[in-house]
Amino acid sequence: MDRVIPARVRFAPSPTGRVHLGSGRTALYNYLIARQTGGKFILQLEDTDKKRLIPGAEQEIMDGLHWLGLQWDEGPDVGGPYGPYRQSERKEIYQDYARQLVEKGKAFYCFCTPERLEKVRQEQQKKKEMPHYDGTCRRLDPDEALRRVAAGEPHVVRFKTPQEGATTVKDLLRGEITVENRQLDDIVLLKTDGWALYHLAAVIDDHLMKITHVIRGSEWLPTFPLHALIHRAMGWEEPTWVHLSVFLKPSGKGKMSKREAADLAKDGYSIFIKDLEGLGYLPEAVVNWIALMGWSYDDRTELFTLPELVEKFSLERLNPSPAAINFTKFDYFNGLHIRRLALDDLARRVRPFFEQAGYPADEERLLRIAPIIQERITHLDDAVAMAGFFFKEEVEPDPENLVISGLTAGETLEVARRSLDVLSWLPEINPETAEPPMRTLVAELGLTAGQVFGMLRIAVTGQKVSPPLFESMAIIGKEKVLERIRSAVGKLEKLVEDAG
RNA sequence: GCCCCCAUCGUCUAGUGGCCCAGGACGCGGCCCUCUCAAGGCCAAAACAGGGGUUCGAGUCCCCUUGGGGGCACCA
Repeated sequence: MDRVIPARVRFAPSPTGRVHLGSGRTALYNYLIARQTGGKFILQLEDTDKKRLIPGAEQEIMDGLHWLGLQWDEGPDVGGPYGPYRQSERKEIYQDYARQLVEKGKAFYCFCTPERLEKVRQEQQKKKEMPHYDGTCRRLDPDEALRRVAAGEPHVVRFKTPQEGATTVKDLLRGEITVENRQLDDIVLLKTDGWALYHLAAVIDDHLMKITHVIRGSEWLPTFPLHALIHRAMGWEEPTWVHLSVFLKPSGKGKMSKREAADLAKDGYSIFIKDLEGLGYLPEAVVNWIALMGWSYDDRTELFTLPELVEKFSLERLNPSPAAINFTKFDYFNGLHIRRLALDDLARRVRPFFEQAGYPADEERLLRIAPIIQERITHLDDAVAMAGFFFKEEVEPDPENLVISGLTAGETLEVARRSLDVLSWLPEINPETAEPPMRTLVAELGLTAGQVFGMLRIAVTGQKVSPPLFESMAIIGKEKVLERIRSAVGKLEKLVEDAG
């Protein structure tokens, strides 16, 4: 095996919004490359835009990554040798390099007001031109510009993008991309308030933090050549660039929107990592699912755990085309991973949902329920609807539902009484003791198991759908089972009386 | 409007010039199993966007068209 160079990768979300599946996947791929190569996964916060910060967003990012199991090696909370890991604490660093670029003649001070720029933009749009900086301050005498800066005149720093020729950059998935330099703008590097913009900050951080692979969303593709140009202007070596495809809404037409997210919520889905736990999803399933949206291992393997992904992931097998989010398949993966859980693990994970629903779910009983619900639920919270009756003192089935289809209430009553009789003679009720004699009874009555067991299911669980009858009875216990059947007998008697 | 990216079943994808009259998975339909519901097993329907090239041969390479996506801020 070839000796691999440990990758240093940086996941740098902005705490200006919620963490969604797309950023989760970007984080995942970064994490995988770091772990696979024995490198470092770095978390940084791009919090330079004070106006857009959202309280709590920082915590949501960290909680989300933790929940997915993506622990970072360097970050705002754990520190590291290349900090600080909050861009808001790196202001002077960015200013220093911006100054260097100006000194090298690769950038310039710009004194244009936002109002003037807006006017220029509008005129350009009217003329059907691509909006871009018109170059006014670019032509300024550097010494004069310096004097105006020294005099305290408000200014920004802009990159002096080459006006001639073309720039060729290389993306790992797409190969070489060439753009005419005149299509590139003289982007702002440093704002009037002295804060760096993404374009400058990202390039500097990538260099200073010795980042080997920039793995990010394809929304950066258009400005990618600019970033490479800044690297080159500084005389720095470029990292390997990898631009991931975007996630489209389920229909495949268009990207996710607020409207779309709201519609999804109605169906019990969410694109926000934070919501997924409460919706009964396993982090294992989320990881497996998003890993496969834009990446594949071969033509058949689909089940992956995080450690397996660390072993098998490769950037070369990424798919550059956009992918529509498919929640149906997400549900499938969730069921798949639920079934792979150890029983005590399943019991532990399902417990909060019972408690939230108001059931006194004790560990011992949960452990007995786990095996009979494991293959019946696709979301953890489905367990409540499936097995809530185990924690109820009494169940209250609708008398009408007790009546066996094809039989009268009176006939059903007789079946219920005979069943009660058979079961009451047993020392204990479980599949081994109860099922054979009950099947004998079913045969004697000339009915089907479905008819008789179905009635008993309603009587004992209060539900039309439940885990297997006798397994359920074993957990409920003989006493309470008989009690519930007696209660059902009572309901049937009343039904017969009322009818007669 | 301009620039960039992308294009195989409804969806996620395999396919890197002959192994493909295109494989897997989800979903859908059918069957089996079955005390309900699941899970599981089996079977079926379902795609190379269109048009030009290159080549003995193209899903695979090139060009155009079309469609989709992204971007064009003192946001990230």
